[in-house]
Amino acid sequence: MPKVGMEPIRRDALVKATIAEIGRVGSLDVTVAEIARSAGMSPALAHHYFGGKEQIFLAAMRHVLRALHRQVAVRLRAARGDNGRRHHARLVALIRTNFDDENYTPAVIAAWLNFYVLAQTSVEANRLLRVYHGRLLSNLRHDLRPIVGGRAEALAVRLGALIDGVYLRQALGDQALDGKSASALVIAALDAGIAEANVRPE
Amino acid sequence: MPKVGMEPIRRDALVKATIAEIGRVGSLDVTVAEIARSAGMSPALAHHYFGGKEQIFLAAMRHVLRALHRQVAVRLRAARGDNGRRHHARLVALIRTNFDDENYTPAVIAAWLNFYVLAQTSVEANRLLRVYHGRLLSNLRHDLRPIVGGRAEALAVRLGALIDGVYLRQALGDQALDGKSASALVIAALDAGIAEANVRPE
Amino acid sequence: MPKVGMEPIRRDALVKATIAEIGRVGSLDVTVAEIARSAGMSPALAHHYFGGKEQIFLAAMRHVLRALHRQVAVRLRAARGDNGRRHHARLVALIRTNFDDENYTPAVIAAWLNFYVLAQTSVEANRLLRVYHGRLLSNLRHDLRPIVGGRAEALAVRLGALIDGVYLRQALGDQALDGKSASALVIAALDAGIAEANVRPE
Amino acid sequence: MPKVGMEPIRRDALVKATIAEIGRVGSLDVTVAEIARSAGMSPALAHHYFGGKEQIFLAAMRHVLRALHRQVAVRLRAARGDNGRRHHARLVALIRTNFDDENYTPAVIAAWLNFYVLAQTSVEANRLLRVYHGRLLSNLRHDLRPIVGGRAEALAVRLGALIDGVYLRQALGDQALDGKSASALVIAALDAGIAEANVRPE
DNA sequence: AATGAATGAGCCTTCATTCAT
DNA sequence: AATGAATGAAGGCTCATTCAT
Repeated sequence: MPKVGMEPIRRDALVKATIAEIGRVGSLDVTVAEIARSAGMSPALAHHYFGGKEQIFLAAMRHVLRALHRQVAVRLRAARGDNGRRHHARLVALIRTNFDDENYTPAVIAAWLNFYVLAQTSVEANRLLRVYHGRLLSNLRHDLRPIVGGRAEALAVRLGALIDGVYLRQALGDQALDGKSASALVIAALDAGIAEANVRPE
Repeated sequence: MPKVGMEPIRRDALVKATIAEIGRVGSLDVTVAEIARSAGMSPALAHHYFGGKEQIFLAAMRHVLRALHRQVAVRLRAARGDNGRRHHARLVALIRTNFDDENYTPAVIAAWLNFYVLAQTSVEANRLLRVYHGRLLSNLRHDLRPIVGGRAEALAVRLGALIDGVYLRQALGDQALDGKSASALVIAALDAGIAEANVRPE
Repeated sequence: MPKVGMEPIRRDALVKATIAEIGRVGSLDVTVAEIARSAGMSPALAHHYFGGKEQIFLAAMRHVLRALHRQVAVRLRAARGDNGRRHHARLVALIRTNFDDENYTPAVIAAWLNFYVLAQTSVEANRLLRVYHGRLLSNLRHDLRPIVGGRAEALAVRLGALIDGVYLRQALGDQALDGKSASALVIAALDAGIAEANVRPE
Repeated sequence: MPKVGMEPIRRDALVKATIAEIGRVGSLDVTVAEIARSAGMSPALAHHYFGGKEQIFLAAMRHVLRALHRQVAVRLRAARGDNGRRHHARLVALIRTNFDDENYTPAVIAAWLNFYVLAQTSVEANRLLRVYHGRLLSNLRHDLRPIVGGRAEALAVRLGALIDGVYLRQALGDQALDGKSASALVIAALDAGIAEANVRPE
């Protein structure tokens, strides 16, 4: 029962199915046929809309990255804090967003891991991940500077790497490190960095 | 000209070729033929020695893990430090080993990343990575306890995740973060954790 | 904005686009979608009008054959010549028509070649080409007989094959053999045949 | 029952099967699977030995061209003729070789036609056909010059095109023009060209 | 000990064709 | 009149794996 205006619906379904399937099998060795079936359509249609397997993967990456970006923007805007605590509140909000229920899903985590692998091969995937990293660092730096001054850069890099490290660890799926604990872990590192800066000023 | 006693030599060549090839293409999509050719033998022989592709991968993982383990042991034993600084010296040695010239190679980094992917599928790979994590945490914990007491566990987890995060970041290959900077980054986090513990005791 | 009476226009556009596309890619491996797009409509509409891909090809063949046929008729009627030279003039006109600017185009030449291929598969295409051959031979024979008598048949076959051979050679696209040279080549063969007949009568 | 030294045997079988299959279906739309099956092996093996479909086609072309080339060489060397008739005898031998039982087969004729189509797409196929044409013209020219002098070039081109034209005509498969008649047709054109040269010297 | 030979299985991709609107 | 939507079928190609030698 073909209808008009299906394209955005189909594309969206495919993107979501892609993330789900990558999460399910844990690697990029997902067939287009599986993705398409999971999205309720034929493989041919998937190709028709995206042009190829890598395009589908890239669209899935963009979806995840865009979603995270949007949520971060919303949360940052909503972050409140008395006096000088506002920057700290924004940092906490930023960290928590990375580990909230929407982004810190098994499927999304597995997808992340595989996007890193894809970035070894695909220049576009590489570019996308770098954009993500750039944004993350920029956000961290922006709110760290008023708090720790010249140590902002180093601390931003440390926290950025830590976030990814926690994701990576979660990809192993062993220990139960839920979103709350994960963000607590990173926030603790944030506070340690701030505390140290106060103790030993530059 | 087939010779006797070639097995260990062949196996070793295959393992090294596997790491090199995974590093070269940046994914597990390496053909057995490529690995075998790179190791100077026929695909059939590679099969004969390892029994299958996954076995080859697992052998490569074990090789990387074992090498790291050995070096850590050596370095820890060699670590010296006056008085209470001995534990700190051991921690620094542990961290530096993870980022020395032998382990922090592009090929090895790429292999690591892909071992995480493999661990999503292969139970044995998963087990191996957990063993690695366990050892790392255990090592960290052991030398952190005398320094930060009850905060050892949390700090160990934090540093462990940070190490992986730095590796992951390096897999993107963008910014020049050499081994020295990488270990400095993690050591800074270590010191921040210690400093915080001293400022705000439990 | 669908209009009435579009059918003949659409069909014509498709036929011309077919010839152009076959010429462009040099084979029958042209997709219906390409032809339709080149003709400014959807593949579905192309199908609607012709019923299938082979029908489109056949229509293109008929178009080329009919065009050639018409032009030959016109030129033959226009051919003048004093006394016994009239038949010779008609033969020359016939040959020249095959190599004039309208028929001796890269696209048409490539199409011709591929029509021969199509004729290996499609009975209708085969029939069409035979009709063309029949007409060509008949035309040649008709004006050769008054000149070379009993040798007309053999000479007609020879000239007919030669014309096709020149087309085939041109399909390779290498040497610059323009229409003028091509017809000169065939006319020279015609004159040679006539000269021989005069020298050694049957 | 795998054996050693199969490669040349397999390659040869594939080449022959390719020609046969192209002849059978009358176009290049032959699947590698069909060719392989017809040659008694799996499609994978065909790919293994040739690397791809086009390579298989090109190998088939080379085979046909090489075979023709060899036979021509042999026949030319064997051609005898009293006095000035030797060149004529060589020309006749050359023409006859093109239409003997080995080269003027339905399958080979169909293959020829399709090689022309392939030459529209594949540079290598194009090159091969040009080499063939170059040799044919060169051979014709060489033995025509002593007979018709300055008219050798034009006559060579004419005869070359005529040979191809006869092949093309035969590809239609209609009229029964056996090898003997075909070569007689071309030889008649040769003689006509010679006769004309004698009647009207340059 | 070592390998050339061989294949089954599977995947990405293309495309003619159909259909509801 | 016209098209976007959709797919079944098929083809080229790859590759891990097996086997006889």
